[in-house]
Amino acid sequence: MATGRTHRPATRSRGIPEATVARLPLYLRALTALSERSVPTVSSEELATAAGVNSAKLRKDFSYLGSYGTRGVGYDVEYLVYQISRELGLTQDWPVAIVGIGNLGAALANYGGFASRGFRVAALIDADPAMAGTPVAGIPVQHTDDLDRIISENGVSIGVITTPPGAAQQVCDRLVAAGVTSILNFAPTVLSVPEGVDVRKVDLSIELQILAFHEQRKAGEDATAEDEGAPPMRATPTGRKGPDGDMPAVMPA
Amino acid sequence: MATGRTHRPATRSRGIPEATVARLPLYLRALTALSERSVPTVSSEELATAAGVNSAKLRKDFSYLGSYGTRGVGYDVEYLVYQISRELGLTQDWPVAIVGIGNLGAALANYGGFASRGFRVAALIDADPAMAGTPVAGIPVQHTDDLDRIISENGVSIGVITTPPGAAQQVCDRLVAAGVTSILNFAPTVLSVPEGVDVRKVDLSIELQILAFHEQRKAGEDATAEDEGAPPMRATPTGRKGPDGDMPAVMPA
DNA sequence: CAATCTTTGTGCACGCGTTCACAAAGGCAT
DNA sequence: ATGCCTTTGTGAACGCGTGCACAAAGATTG
Ligand SMILES: NC(=O)c1ccc[n+]([C@@H]2O[C@H](COP(=O)([O-])OP(=O)(O)OC[C@H]3O[C@@H](n4cnc5c(N)ncnc54)[C@H](O)[C@@H]3O)[C@@H](O)[C@H]2O)c1
Ligand SMILES: NC(=O)c1ccc[n+]([C@@H]2O[C@H](COP(=O)([O-])OP(=O)(O)OC[C@H]3O[C@@H](n4cnc5c(N)ncnc54)[C@H](O)[C@@H]3O)[C@@H](O)[C@H]2O)c1
Repeated sequence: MATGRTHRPATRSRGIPEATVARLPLYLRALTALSERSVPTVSSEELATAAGVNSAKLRKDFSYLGSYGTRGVGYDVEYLVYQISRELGLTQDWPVAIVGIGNLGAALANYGGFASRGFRVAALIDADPAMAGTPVAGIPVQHTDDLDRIISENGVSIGVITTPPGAAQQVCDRLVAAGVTSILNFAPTVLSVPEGVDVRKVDLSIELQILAFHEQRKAGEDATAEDEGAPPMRATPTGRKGPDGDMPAVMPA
Repeated sequence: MATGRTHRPATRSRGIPEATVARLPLYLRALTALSERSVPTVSSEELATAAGVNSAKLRKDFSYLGSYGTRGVGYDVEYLVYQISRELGLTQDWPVAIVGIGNLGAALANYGGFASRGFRVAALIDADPAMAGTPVAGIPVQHTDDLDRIISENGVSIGVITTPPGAAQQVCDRLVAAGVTSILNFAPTVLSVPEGVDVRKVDLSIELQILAFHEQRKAGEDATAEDEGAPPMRATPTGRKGPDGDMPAVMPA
């Protein structure tokens, strides 16, 4: 499997930590808003609040980019917008292909938030022959058979997968073979990719489950000292696992 | 603002680290697949591969839940499915409300992946009067005016926000006031919520920007020492910063 | 029942990320 | 200039998460 050497020497790039990279878009969004209001400068404190982070963290993040700030004053908004944009590679245009034009794929295609940054929906691809030619968001859907050609002709290096889970890996393989080196996956599947290809996933179901966990915990705290159904009662005793019949029976499919 | 005391005592719950909680849904998904194939047991190695993680990490994660495994054999699939489901709070039903039934909201409403776990779309809410009553995915859209009533009547504690960014904070405030304590936000905005309310965000644009960063880095490694294009504008007088002097101290009037 | 083999559970070390706290830098008023 | 005030940039401490490596536990076989 591909994860064998998933070890990216990490931020061997030029120092910028991954966690910082993940926050740069957040700063950029806040700065863009300030820019539109013609605000000339911001302090780390103000910007941090706007971005929803700690001010010390923000300053440290910026320190990785360089010394762009004026002590006693703050940061020049326009200048910082440019620096972050450049660092993120947004000064150039990124053609993106979306594969799987169903409910979600169509919604993404219709989303205007792409172009606002340097992203452009260059192609929509689906396996359903009936969809071929049909325009979605003004862009005609093309058939999977031409995937390879479409990717190379448009110079697409970023692909978005919104197919059913079962088709995701296959689509992924084809995208990679065609030259795509970054994938945003919405299908609830673990994708295997060769080294050098980045994959990020968006999984709605996982997010909800994490919320449910905390929700349950919150509910449980109120009823503290309250009987908690069946205390997990560990296994160690010797009686081992399965505290008797607590096990099976009810199981959410 | 509510972020003042955003510090969460973190995993004060009862040990389970946040990182582990975030992976439990991943394990659960892999286990469910095994269960459907009637596989009785799995080793940490096999399951880890299926979930796309390190086997040591998986074992450590499970160790927080208890000692559910048999040395020399592995883990009982059914039993583990049950334990994780219970830990995540999926043995109960979670009514969810989606606010903002546009492109994305409608796609989510139509998504079947909800019900497969313990989540149920209990209500669809939109501010557009023209949509009121119109069924989406078989569920009639209700008007924002009744938000408070809808939330309490259905006992909704998890809300999903898919409105335009400008309306997100307002919608969030109303949801919280109505009793919602967990929010999944798709709008590109930083939400302020009182303590005790959890917020998770899904931001497509941020994911793409992170991919773009790495993409640019990959491209840059090939053609190192290539021209850096566009001249920035320095605003601060004393032009002299810039990390490695790569920044021409251009000083427009 | 003893030997052997497999796999778990975890102690330990390490590295990343976060936060604190403060000296230094710069603006500004006098 | 000089002194004061604001805010940056960062050294250092700390805590969390990760991965290694191995002893212990249990299954299995003879
Ligand atoms: N809709 C949501 O809100 C949502 C939320 C979370 C996750 N997801 C995931 O996103 C994916 C898409 O969801 P959806 O609701 O849009 O599904 P959908 O069924 O509406 O759309 C899937 C599309 O993919 C196409 N397709 C199937 N196989 C293909 C292939 N091999 N190559 C190219 N195209 C192919 C189909 O023709 C269809 O148009 C699924 O994996 C789903 O689990 C969806
Ligand atoms: N569509 C996507 O693929 C996508 C991707 C990433 C992020 N987003 C974000 O998700 C959100 C929704 O995107 P969309 O494409 O579905 O937009 P949309 O315009 O299609 O839908 C927005 C819906 O929200 C409703 N609405 C507006 N104000 C409201 C209010 N105060 N209360 C209740 N409902 C209200 C509108 O009537 C409309 O139906 C946006 O914030 C967008 O930035 C969308």
